[in-house]
Amino acid sequence: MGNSRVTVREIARLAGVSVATVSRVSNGTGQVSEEMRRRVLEAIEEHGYRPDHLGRALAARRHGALGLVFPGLSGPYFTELIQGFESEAVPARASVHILCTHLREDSDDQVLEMARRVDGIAVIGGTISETALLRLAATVPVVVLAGRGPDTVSSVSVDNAPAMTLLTRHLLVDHGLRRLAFVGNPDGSPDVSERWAGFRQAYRELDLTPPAEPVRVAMQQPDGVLAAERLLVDGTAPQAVVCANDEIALGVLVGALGRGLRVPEDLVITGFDDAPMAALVSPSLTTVRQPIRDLAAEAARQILSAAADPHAAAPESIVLPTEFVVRRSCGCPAEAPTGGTGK
Amino acid sequence: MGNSRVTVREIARLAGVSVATVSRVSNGTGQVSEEMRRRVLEAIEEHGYRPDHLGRALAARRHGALGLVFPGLSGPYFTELIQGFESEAVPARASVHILCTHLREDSDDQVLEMARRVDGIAVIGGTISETALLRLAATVPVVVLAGRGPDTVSSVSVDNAPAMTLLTRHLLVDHGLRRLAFVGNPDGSPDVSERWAGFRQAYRELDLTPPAEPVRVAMQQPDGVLAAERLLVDGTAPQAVVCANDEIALGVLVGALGRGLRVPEDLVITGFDDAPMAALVSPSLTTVRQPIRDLAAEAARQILSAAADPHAAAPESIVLPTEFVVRRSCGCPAEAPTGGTGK
DNA sequence: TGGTGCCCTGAAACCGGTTTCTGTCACGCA
DNA sequence: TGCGTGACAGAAACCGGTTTCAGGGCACCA
Repeated sequence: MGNSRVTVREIARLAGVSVATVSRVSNGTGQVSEEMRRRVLEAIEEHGYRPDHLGRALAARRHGALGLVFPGLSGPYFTELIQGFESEAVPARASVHILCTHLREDSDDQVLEMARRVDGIAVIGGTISETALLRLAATVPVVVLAGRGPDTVSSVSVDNAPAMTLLTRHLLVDHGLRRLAFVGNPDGSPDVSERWAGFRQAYRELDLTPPAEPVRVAMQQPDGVLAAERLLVDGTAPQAVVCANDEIALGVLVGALGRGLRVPEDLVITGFDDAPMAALVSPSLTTVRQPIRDLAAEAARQILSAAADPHAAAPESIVLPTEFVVRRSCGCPAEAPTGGTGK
Repeated sequence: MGNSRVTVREIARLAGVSVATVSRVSNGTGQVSEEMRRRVLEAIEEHGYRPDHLGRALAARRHGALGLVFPGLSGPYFTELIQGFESEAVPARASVHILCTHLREDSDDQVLEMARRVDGIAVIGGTISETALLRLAATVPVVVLAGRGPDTVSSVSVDNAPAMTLLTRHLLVDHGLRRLAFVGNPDGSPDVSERWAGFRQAYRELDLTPPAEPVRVAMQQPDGVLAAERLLVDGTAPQAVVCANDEIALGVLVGALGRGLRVPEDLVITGFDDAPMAALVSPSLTTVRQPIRDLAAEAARQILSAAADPHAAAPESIVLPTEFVVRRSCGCPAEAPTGGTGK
């Protein structure tokens, strides 16, 4: 019992029926008499038969699997993405393959290899070259997650730029701040690139000159601490630090508090994502909420439907709305007006 | 070019050779004349042929995939695990399947289903029932990661209990503290259970009475903030908070600082893991370093070797050493003696 | 009694690879 | 010249399922 080496033909022999009948019973397809069904089920039960996925997938010509490609895993953002993706894939009986391309040179090749094992792939924006993306899309359905690809490839992202413009304008206009620093590496991901653009856009709309350069660091808390070290030197410190995500912002906050600065009195800090910690730190973090799980779930749904019907699917670019969340770290007294960038 | 529907037989027909020859060329096995090889390679190149993984896997009777089963993804611990696991799997040309069981009722079934799709599985300790674990192990090689299973199942873990005893003794003896609180849910995972046991053990070794109950919360920063709210009420606050991991400790730290407490003067806080942030917060966090990536990499190696040779593999229980890292949050002045527990 | 149609069953083909097994041919050597 | 040998190619079997297709048995009807 429970032997993993038992096959359809084995069960067929033991039950004294044909393999076709076993298949029909185990899938509930076609017409089978009560007597046959009973005999087959008995044999299946007794020997713990479960159909091998490979044989089944080969016959069905679908893998029953979805791929998810990351640059590298870091922070709550990615774990949320994975879970959102998984929440759609598993009920559809598809397994989730993940691949972290960072630190490996032949990542394009590995992604192409993955394409031979799954029914569709979601690629985080900025992870692989555009060339590889196009070759990939010629093989399996592809969705770019948090970013945009060529027009022929679907994508799911949020309205980063308008949201960041809204936030920056709040600091410039409502709080009258002028010397803002942006922390995050625009070359690292489309998300950051768009947020950096939105940040500068707010200056331009007010006929002000935006900072020329961001503080280029990665996206985790330690990188925020690092940024604080670079920024908070006597004399040249900015009035506000606009961070590319909440993780960086929390790091900057820790760095600032550790230097004896008061937030928001001495330094204003803002984030992006609305991670759970954003509401819990003191001061609570002014940020932009984005629907991370929904983002990944939407990508999974698109891939599944494209895989189910390869020809009907036209490439789609979905942009999900965000919500500006005003809390204490920008200098607002308590609860203040919040506004979304809208649907 | 790049068409994904091209098969061996197609290439064989186009090159005017047999499928056997195509297979030999594409795998570099067997003897093929220069002329044949050239013709086959040309056809492969021209039509962008890449062998389908399913057919190949079916013939080889191995999936070329490894499974990783989590309760739910949370925090840097799990992303480190995934990356450690991945770093071993990918060079071995195996893809990584992940499954988060939380929030779903039929998780045992899903894990069994995964077993039909991979060559081996690593299960995070405490994720599925012991019954399911045994049934799983009857089907594919299984390793319990961060925890222990039945004696017949391999496992990889760290020496949680001795490490936590060492840390607790440091607080009790070197700092003369008595009223310590443990934060973490021992029922949630074997790791926490062992750390809780190690914590109490330190009391017993000194003939002291340990706290009867831990503060049961989950393992992320927000849960630490929550724990701080519960613990830091006037009068009953402990002298020190011993946290099940660094994430909780950082949350408690934020909560304590937000209440105007000084750390470590008013409250001592310790963590576990030595996450990157532990060294960067002020005060820096006294904690226990554990080799998370190595843990997962070791699990992947065990699975791979067991899958390669199913009979030779005897179940193995590996316990990796940890290192006690003394920093500022326990009340030590600056750099103080550190000591490993292991090896 | 013969024909029609439905329900059920099993043989065989198929999915896309790998591998074994058989056979051909050229070459070297006695 | 005859024979053994080794290099190479292809036909066919195989991996473990699903599905098509043809046929047997039976009820129903004329």
